[in-house]
Amino acid sequence: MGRAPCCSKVGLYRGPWTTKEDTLLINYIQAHGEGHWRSLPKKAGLLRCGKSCRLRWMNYLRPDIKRGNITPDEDDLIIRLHSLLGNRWSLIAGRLPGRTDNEIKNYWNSHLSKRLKNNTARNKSKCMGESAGKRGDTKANNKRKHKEDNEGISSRNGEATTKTRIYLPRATRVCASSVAKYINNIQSLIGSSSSNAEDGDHTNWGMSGLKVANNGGQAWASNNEEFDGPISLQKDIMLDDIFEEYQQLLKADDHGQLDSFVESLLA
DNA sequence: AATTCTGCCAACCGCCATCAG
DNA sequence: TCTGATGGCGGTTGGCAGAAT
Repeated sequence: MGRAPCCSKVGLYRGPWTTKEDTLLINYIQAHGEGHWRSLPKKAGLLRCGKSCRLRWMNYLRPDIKRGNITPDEDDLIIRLHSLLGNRWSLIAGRLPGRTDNEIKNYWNSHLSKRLKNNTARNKSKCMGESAGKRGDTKANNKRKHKEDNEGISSRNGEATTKTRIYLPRATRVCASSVAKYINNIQSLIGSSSSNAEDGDHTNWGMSGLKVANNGGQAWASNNEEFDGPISLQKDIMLDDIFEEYQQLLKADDHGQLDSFVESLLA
């Protein structure tokens, strides 16, 4: 039994947005805020699917979006985060203020995956004396290649950027509950001093000293003594700490610990 | 100058987790 | 507990512009 589409496609516009539609959407969101995407188009006077409105807002119209070229710093960060997180574009985008997941995904597919592939090809040809791949692919082939690149890039990426094996977590949504599970995994991995985090408890975990609380089923995390808010608000802090911890394990060259750490990410 | 090829990117699609009734 | 609605995500497509032939 297939799910009903998010909205009726009958009589709705598709394709590129006009400036008039953009204006309507911006005006509506400025007046009423984001959310309720399903009913938004009707209220805003748009003949668009709610999903389409959301996407347009998120990827293009939001005032905090940074337009323009990806800087070398951002470029580097994307590569490192991708080696850590895999194709979790929204998480990667969360570390790059003003950049959208779509933009990063496009940037990866059109620039970075190619560059890393070339690096790998160079490395390989050095070792095996083989020439790099030929040109002249059709567009269809290129589009097919996108998929292959995405599927195979992880290990190549790993090869190209670091000697250490990089594990790619399966693409799963990060939500409070899964983060809480993840935290539990980390806690058991690190063997933190207070493993019995009952309601209201909080505990230090990992080398980063991140504090975690399990408060009535809702996970909270903070770098400080005080808990600042729910986990969703702390995603950036979490990622910083996860990344830092990962780097420290890399530096320590403790592969057993590193493997466990990454496996816990996969869990 | 015309045609074909290639790369880029905005937008769409389908799936999945979560929420609400 | 179940079910449908919703929001969010990653993968993919299609069209346009510029480069190459």
